[in-house]
Amino acid sequence: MPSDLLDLPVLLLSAARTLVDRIDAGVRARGFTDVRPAHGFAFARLAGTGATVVQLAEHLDITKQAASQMVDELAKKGYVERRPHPADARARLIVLSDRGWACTRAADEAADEVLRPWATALGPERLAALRQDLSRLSTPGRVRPIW
Amino acid sequence: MPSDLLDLPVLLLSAARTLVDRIDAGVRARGFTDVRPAHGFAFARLAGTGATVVQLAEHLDITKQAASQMVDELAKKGYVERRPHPADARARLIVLSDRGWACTRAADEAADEVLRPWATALGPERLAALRQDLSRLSTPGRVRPIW
DNA sequence: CCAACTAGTCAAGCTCCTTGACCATATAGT
DNA sequence: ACTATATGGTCAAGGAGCTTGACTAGTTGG
Repeated sequence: MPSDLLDLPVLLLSAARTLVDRIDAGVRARGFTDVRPAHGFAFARLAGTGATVVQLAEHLDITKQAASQMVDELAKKGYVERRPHPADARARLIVLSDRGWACTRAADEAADEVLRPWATALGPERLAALRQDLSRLSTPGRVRPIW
Repeated sequence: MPSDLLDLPVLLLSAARTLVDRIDAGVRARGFTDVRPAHGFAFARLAGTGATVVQLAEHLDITKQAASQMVDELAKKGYVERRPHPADARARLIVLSDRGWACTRAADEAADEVLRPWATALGPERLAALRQDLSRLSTPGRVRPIW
């Protein structure tokens, strides 16, 4: 049925929001009450070896000025540190602090807590199908909503 | 694999954003350049018999003041009209104008254009499975992103 | 070794949302 | 009926988070 297709955007958005809401709630419940979901996407990029402000801006799909402001805020709250970049004196390497890592672990726990029962209810084969079908639809890299 | 689960939020968000982006582009291509995706969700609620400002606010998960401002903007642009409510002299019934209906049809066309090739690639059985799996995850009603 | 480019920040402004206050109308309790 | 409370809507002020524009410090290629 053609007109049935029109409920898919709503379904997709609703699922995405529910997921983000619940993970955010789990992070708050673990004591990190001064972070927004958007910070989680920043942490995901900074985990590992860190990133520059410009790289972070690209990942979040915001201007470098906005990314710089976010780093300011996260640094003030103790989640990240600005370090000199080892290979470029203009740049700074933004890395997670201990608190930043702790928050990242809390987010992973919260996400797992939300996703596991749902994933087991689906079963592995449907989960794989879902993954494939979703990736067929999505342009990778852009996470930030624009509406 | 447990840690595989963590890519699902990103996948879901990425798919949702791609969808909204493309539908929005289709709406613009059809000549409606002064509306945002959020307005589409408002139109969806107003289609049919219309709604009050408070009902619209609940649907969009914003305050009634914000909904009132949005109605102001949409009325100024000619997409909606404020009419006296037939059963409550305090309330106003917000309804789509001709232009509002035209924009809604354009959005439906754009959505269909985006979704149809994807849906046919998936096939009906996987589409049904996807729908079911997504609805299992989502809390209905809230569409607006919060991050 | 200089011209063009890139990393980052400062400053100002804008958009969309919020909180708080208020009026008009509706509804319930006595 | 009449008052108390609740509800629909708007006005006003303010704030969070983003943008654009301008600038400095450092890098890179001809």
